[in-house]
Amino acid sequence: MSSSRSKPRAPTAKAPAAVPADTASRDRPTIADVAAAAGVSKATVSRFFNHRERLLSPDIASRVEAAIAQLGYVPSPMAQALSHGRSRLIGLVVADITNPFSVAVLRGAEEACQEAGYLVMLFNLGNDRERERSAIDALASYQVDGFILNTQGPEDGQSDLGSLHGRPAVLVDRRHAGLEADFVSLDNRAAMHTACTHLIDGGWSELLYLTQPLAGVSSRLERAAAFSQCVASHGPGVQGRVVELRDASDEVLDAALRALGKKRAKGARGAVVSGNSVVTLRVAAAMARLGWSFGADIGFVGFDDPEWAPLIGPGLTTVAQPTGDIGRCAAQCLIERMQGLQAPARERLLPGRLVVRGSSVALVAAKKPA
Amino acid sequence: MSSSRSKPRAPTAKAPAAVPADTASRDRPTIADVAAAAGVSKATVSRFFNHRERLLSPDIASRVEAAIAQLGYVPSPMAQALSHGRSRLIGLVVADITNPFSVAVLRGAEEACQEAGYLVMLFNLGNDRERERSAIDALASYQVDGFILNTQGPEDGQSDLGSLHGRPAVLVDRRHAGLEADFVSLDNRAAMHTACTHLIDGGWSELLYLTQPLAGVSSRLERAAAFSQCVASHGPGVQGRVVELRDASDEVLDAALRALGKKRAKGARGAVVSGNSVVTLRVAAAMARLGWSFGADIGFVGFDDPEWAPLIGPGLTTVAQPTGDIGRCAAQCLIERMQGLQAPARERLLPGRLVVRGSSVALVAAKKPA
DNA sequence: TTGTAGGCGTTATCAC
DNA sequence: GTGATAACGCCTACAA
Repeated sequence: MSSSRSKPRAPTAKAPAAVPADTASRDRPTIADVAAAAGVSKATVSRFFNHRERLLSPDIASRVEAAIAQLGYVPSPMAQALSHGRSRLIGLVVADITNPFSVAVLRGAEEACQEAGYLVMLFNLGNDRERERSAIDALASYQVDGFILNTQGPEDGQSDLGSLHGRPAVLVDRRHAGLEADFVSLDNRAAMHTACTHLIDGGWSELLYLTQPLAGVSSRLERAAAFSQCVASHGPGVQGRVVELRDASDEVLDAALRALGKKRAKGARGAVVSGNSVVTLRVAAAMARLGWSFGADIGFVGFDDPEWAPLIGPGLTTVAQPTGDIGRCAAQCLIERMQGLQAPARERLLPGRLVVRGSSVALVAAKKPA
Repeated sequence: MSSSRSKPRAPTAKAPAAVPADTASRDRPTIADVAAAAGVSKATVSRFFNHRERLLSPDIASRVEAAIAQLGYVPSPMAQALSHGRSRLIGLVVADITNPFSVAVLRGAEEACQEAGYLVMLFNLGNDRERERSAIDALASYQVDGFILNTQGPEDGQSDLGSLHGRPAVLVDRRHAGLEADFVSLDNRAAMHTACTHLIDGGWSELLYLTQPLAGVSSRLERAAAFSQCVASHGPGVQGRVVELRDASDEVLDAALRALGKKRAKGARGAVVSGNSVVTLRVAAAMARLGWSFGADIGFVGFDDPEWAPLIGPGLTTVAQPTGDIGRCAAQCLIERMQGLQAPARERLLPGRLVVRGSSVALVAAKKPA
């Protein structure tokens, strides 16, 4: 009654004595073992999990429960996936796991998935757009129940839901052209508004927005657009320029900073707004090269709040993204969809948080020499 | 001949006209579809993948190949896992994904896995040791072919291979008590030797090793031991102390630094060795609090080479870990095991790289006032 | 309420 | 060489 777990792996032969018994004992108990131990059919055990109280008599249920506990039985997700279609797996595709933002999102998403009983399958594109399609296919072949995509979408324009193999997806930080899916991201417009207004109110009148190549990345485009709009709305007293850092060389960057510095001679005060922490790092390096000081020679506000922001010069003012929340929210949205939610595509824009440090000190004295 | 893909989902009935045809067309083709299209049996198609040229006549093989291409057939890993036992899945358990080191390793491992055709299932413990067991169980229930573990192992001492469900595992950075598995890590002894020697040669005579709680973390213990040993080997002219930063409060840290500073009055020059980038960050913050300068007031060398190391003060000297290689090596070791390698537990210790920056400038003038 | 049987997509065994 | 067929572990009609 205790351990009647023998598994005749051989199809026809009954008891091939050659089979090592200890090997069989390594295997996890199956639903058949539980059924045998409880003296019921496999279907009944299955029902215990899927329809519990719905259609099971109390005494049988308790017998099954006891057998399950005694054998330490756990259903095999693989078998369930094959049969029932659902795998309790979530596919997470990241454009570039080198980006700290992506990692932070991953962390939040993984946490939320874990809590909901889902496991995360990770696929890093290494910034190779070509691989997105195959990444999704690979994940889909494992029957993932849904996707979390932090990618740019296919290079050749429209990304159709067809390539998603009929499974729900939620986009993080980057929209896909033509893909109507839930979207979770920082509220770029509002965040940029906060950043610019903070600088302008502090007396910085000449703004420079530094960003990675806008290419087709929606978040970069949105921030750049919001920047220009914000500057324009402040009238002629405030100037703004957008510069893309296209390559790894620092020529463009240094030139842009020098140009900004020259304006100071003309009474204007120049400040940099950085599109993300990758750019911020390069700006900080450039400042060291030029021998300039944040806050004194130029003002600075950067998107993302890396742990080292307080340690650079007088401290870098930043717009912190709620990365963990973004990841968690994405996972939650996806799980709702997987549970059948049929609402039209939703948009969750989470607020950024301005963290003021020394790099953006107000220029009270310099403010319009009255 | 083109699309004869009909799937009678109903068990007994032959052609239930009620079945929506479009639904069926969404499904991916199965091995049966290919078999039908090629006019062969399922077994033959299966053989095409698993035993290719071994036992298939050329003409049949080409017919199968054509059918596969035409239908865009891809085998289902889930079904393969159920039948054949292998899932081409690798379970990666990380103690704390907040740690940049873990992320860097993850990156390398995921890359290597992808190249070898494996997908990574991620599980983050969030520094909760209790969850390691259930993490492994959860991963095992998905039939992962092997584990990459960057964890401390079970709290109650010995971690047996039994809990690994018979699958191979490779340990990264942290050994598990009693677990004889492949181990991949930085060569802590050599790296610490390099760091200490560099400082001592530069004239820094009073060394302080700051580390996160040693607890049972093998890498921390090894580094601390190597530190003490290295200092001892340099005779009475060199002093060394190890301090654990047990909590988030900065009292212990600041006190240790102040004590180090006082030694300077007595002619000794104090330098800090930091156990990892987390500690380095705290040290940098403390230096700002105290108003001290790296290189001038105290020397510094830190394990890990975060991207911001060049930007702190005169630049922080570091021992860079080959994180990507560590991850890749771990994945490779694991894959070898999964392919049947039976050798005894291996140990792969990768060399660190000393990156000299301003924080450890040689004190030529201060070197033994001769 | 419970048991029986067929199928999910593959692989492996056994005949032909 | 190739084709049936029985597993793998589970779920779900359908029957009882």
